[in-house]
Amino acid sequence: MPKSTFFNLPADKREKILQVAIEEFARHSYREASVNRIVERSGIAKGSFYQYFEDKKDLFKFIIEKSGEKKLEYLGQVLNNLEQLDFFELVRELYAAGIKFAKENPELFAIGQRLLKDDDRNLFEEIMEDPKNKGQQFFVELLKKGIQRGEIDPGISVELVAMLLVWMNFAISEYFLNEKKKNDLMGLMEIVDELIYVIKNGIKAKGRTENADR
Amino acid sequence: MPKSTFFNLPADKREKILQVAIEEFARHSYREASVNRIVERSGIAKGSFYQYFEDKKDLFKFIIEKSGEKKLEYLGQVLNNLEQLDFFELVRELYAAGIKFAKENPELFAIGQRLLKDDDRNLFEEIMEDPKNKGQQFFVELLKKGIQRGEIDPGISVELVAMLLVWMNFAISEYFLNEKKKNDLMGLMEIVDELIYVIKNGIKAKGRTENADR
DNA sequence: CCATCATATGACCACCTGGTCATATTACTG
DNA sequence: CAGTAATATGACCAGGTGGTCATATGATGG
Repeated sequence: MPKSTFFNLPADKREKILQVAIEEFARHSYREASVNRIVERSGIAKGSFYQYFEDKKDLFKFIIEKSGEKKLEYLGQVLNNLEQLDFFELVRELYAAGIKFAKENPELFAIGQRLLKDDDRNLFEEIMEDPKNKGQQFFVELLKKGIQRGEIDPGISVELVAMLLVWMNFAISEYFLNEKKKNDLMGLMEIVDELIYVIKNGIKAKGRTENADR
Repeated sequence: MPKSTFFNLPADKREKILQVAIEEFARHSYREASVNRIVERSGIAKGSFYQYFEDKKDLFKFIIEKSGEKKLEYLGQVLNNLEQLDFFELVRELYAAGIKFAKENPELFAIGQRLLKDDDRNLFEEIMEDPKNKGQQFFVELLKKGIQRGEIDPGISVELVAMLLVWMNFAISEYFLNEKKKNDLMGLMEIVDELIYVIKNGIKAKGRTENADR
């Protein structure tokens, strides 16, 4: 947690530092992010940085936590409709919420995506619980409920499909990150719909009597 | 390309340097890998390193290229059976070959997986063409052939499903990397089979008349 | 035995890193 | 106004980075 000195700062100065730091962590991994660049670009002295934060990790952790809370706000709105949507609609809305978060908070999103790819497990453990596990557990519950409702094939391995759904989300996010110049929100949602269709119906050729749900 | 000096080295010294370098790049990203550590651990002088290689990138590129060739050998064996297997069997064998490569060349595999996650696009462009694109194009051709054969639903977007298959391969690889202590080859192949089943048949509840292929 | 050429070496360079600390400045309070 | 407490500052530190270079050593051939 940043020191009280940081929170006593005038709001504009505080926000400036945060904004610069978020940019730095969006462009560089935690290890490669530079405290020197942050203090230079936010116009404070090196010493001041360490009056505000214990160390580099303190600042990073703070930003990650704030970002996580913000993302949960986006996902929370979807979960209000939890009972009214079937499994596939719900997954669709969850992906949509994730994309909305990414669109509206591109730097925070980039930081999160970068952290997900970082294989320094210690970094995760010191900062927060691995969100991939969180996401997988959530999808497992969703799948079980879908099976109870008769929406999902009871023969599948829920753990594995949950993993697949987490990974698909990650893949969509990477796609967004790499191609964000070309694609607007609609284009991405079409991809999401197509992916969900595949997960729902499979890709094998259908016999005449079988019908696939769009 | 390394300088002739490197190739003139006695084989054991040359291999020692390569082995140490491979370890270094498996444990650290390109940027974080240390020439100092490599020279120290392989018992050569700093200056000698630069008699053998133009710079750090020269060595890295060399290792990446060698690793790519080796992986292609594994995949090539599968492609000999290209005509005798249906689409899903072929994908299964391709994944199996990738896992075999990872099992037998864990360091090279780790380097490749790390490079895939690295978002320094310049690094890719200077070193090689992005293997994700290669893989996707290949799956596109495979899917088209599958559609012609009547194995694949012609209504799908081949580009998107190809992307999904590439990402599934990546996900399986990450899983292997993170959990390799616990899982043996059989365990991983069970996961592969389950994933292919999902892609093939979908996860929605099946009506009585429909049957899913294992 | 000497001359030439390839190779081996580590001190050295400029630059960067995260972090510290004595000192200067400012703000608050009696 | 004085005195104290909070904050701001940048020089400085040890240790790291990739890369260079003059020099030393070794081998090869006439």
